[in-house]
Amino acid sequence: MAPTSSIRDLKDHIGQSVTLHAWLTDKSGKGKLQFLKLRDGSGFVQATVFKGDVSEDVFETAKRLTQEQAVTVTGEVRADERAPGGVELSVREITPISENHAEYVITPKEHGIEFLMDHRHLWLRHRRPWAVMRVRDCVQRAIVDFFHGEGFIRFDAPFFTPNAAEDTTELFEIDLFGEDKAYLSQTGQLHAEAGAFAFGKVYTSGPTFRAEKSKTRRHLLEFWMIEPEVAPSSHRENLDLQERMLSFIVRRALDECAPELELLGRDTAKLAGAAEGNYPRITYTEALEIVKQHIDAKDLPPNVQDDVQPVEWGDDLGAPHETILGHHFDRPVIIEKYPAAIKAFYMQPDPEDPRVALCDDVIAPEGYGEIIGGSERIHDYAWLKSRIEEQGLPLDAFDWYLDLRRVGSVPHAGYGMGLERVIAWICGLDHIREAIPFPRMLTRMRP
RNA sequence: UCGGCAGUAGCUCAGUGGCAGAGCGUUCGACUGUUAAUCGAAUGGUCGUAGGUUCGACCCCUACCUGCCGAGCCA
Repeated sequence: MAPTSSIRDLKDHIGQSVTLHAWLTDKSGKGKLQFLKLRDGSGFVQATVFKGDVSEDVFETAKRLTQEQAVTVTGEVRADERAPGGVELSVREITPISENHAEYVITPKEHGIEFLMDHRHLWLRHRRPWAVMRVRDCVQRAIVDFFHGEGFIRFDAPFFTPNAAEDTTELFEIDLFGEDKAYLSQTGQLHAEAGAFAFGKVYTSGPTFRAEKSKTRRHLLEFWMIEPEVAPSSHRENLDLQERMLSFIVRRALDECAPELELLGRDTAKLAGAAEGNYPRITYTEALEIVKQHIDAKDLPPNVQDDVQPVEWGDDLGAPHETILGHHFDRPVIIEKYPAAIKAFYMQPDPEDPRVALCDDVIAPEGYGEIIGGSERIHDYAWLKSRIEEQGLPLDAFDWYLDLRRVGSVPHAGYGMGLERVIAWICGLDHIREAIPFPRMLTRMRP
């Protein structure tokens, strides 16, 4: 019996006989020669079956295989320049190990995104999702490695929360046995702050839920957010951490996922700046000026409408403005010190200019938009309390959060990173829904 | 929620007020180098739903449903 190999490791077995457990992705026959396209999760390989090399039974079996049938294949590994990946398998034996009861619907043919997403449970077997999901895994491992390397511990926040961190209109409400209400968490930040005062450096990683009726390529109802929180820390240190983390993640993806990114057709040269670091840091006010210059010069990225208006100081940046800013730089840009009035109640005001908050967004290049939002948090009890009251938020819901400021409170900071947006950017996807195995959107709950 | 676009064969789409179409897929056959192979044959329909106009509607009108793209909002 030949040793079992994975497709990924075949290149280490050239000239040897091996056994693969695989699925048939496609087949094309050429008379006495059958080409079997196989996958096993680790990669893809083509196997050849020559009529003269095998028994009549084996050749007939090869001819009768259908798409996605599972097989055990034994054969000799050959280096072959004609094969993508440089390796091919000359089949000696084939045993089908599944019966196919239904026709396989994702045929070797163009399909629309709606059809593919309706069959996402099957589409995941194909090359493109294979590459994206492997990059997703790589990014998630990079995040864990980065934070543990920096002395963080993972600190999981609850998914049910009694209060809104910002605005209840975008929260999914949960009925608690008809008595009380709870909400699905839209952020783990408030709980992460409790963790930061307990452990110094923590990060959360988990799904988060936003009941926004957004139908754009950048939004999901359920997405994964990474939220580090550090105490003590400052706005400046927070920006440094964001840059170190992002460049670490991109470097890791470039190092480990070259075949996946190539399969996706990603121009990895466009990620070189992000991997390097030295992200430009500009203020909100400077960002408005850059946007205005581009609009005045009619120097706009392709996806931005001609009638885009400059932003008045005090208004938030819209998606087209973020796209303009993303295209202005060759790597992620950090935009800091937004007007306090348009930001969350817990953000620390800038002591040099109280109109603005010590906060930032990181805008990815190439129009991928905001991938990180962060801030230094208000650490003063009285100030935080007055901010909660100003916003008309219920004090009793935030009693424990305020309690954090009563004892041992220090300046601290953190941020949230949208995992799928980062993956979509690294992979060069045109829609975030491909960055998660089973996207949950306004118009998609299945499969 | 608003704006634009779309819904016809398993898939991607064309179509005209008068017989419902193509390519691909699938099945069978031929072929020893295919990569979305090629050649031959077979297989394919509640034209999104309901109502209306008309001698006659896939086509025109109304309402609704569903989806796609964008905006707002956000990560």
